[in-house]
Amino acid sequence: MASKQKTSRKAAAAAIRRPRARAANDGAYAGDTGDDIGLDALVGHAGYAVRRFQLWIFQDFIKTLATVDIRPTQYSVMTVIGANPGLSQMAVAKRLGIERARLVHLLDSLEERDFVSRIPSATDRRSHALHLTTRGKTALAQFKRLAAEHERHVAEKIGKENRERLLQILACFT
Amino acid sequence: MASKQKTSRKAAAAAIRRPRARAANDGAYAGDTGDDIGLDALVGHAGYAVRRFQLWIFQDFIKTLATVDIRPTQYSVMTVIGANPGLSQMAVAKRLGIERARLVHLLDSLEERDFVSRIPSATDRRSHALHLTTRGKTALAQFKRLAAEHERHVAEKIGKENRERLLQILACFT
DNA sequence: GAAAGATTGTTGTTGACGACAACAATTGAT
DNA sequence: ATCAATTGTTGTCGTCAACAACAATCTTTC
Repeated sequence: MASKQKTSRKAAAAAIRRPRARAANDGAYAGDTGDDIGLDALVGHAGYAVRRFQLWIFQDFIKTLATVDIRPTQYSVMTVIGANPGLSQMAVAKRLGIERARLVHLLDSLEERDFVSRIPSATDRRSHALHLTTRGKTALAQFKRLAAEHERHVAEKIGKENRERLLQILACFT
Repeated sequence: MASKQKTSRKAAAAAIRRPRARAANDGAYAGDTGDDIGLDALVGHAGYAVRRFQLWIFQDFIKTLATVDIRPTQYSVMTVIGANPGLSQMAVAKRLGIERARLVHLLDSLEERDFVSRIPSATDRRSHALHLTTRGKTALAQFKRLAAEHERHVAEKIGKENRERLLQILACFT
């Protein structure tokens, strides 16, 4: 359809496009399968590689933990609370590098599912002491088993040694 | 404020929370600065490290290319088109791992700024042959210089050798 | 050559997520 | 006692991935 199917604001822009004056190899690549396309400067950019990897790894995490319906961020929150009971929301947010505004909704959903409880702090009436419920503790144990399975997928994908090398390189960010 | 400031749906949930029965070390961590908080199982998860790293690297990219107002995804699109003139939108989307629905808006903005032009394909009236405009070509050259500067920031952060090791490990995703 | 199915660009919606700005309650410092 | 800082919360905005639908067009099949 190209410019024909534009209906509203695109119609004007489409009219401007010169239908002539095409350069070099037009249509030559049009039927490409997606492979054998050069990335030029993109190869050699850490950000691009990391983005693609992060996409893959999150999709695998979500898929592996789909049965328990837990997303990576939720898992990280429960893990930190489980390892450090009584933390305030501010402390958790700072530690995980997420905003406290975002943590509010995360905890809302986790509290609705009875995994986490906000207990009024004894020393500071502004803050909550975060704890895992008994249900949350047993649930987290299962999450960790599934997460370990996901981690094995990663090792299969990039290699066992490469995975550990990666963790070592990026340790300064955790 | 804790449970006091809840107004609507949270008021009911707040009433349920037992203000007693707090376990272990309550308030002990409440004043933590954010450091010295154990991550437990989170350390050793590739996904967590990658997420933090990706966040850092994208922020640095955006900051480094703030003067030209180019985001990572826009840069990747222009780079691929520059290296492979005449590609269709489908081919670009497949190659970069972004959806063609998303690429539509990306190209809209790049076309508005006169960096990219959609030329009707000679062989397939459905598709567009994507090209950089002359303005887009000179602009991309500058973007690449700034991107190289960003890449130096990455090398400073994780080390020159580690960066290359990282690129090698994640090469299978690019 | 016509019908059926696949592809391409487009529009729209949904939800997760990061960033920011306000606000009330509370704490801490002066 | 007053003023600044902190904590949780609410809201908005923009980015992004994932889907679903659609019209135009190509390709395949009979």
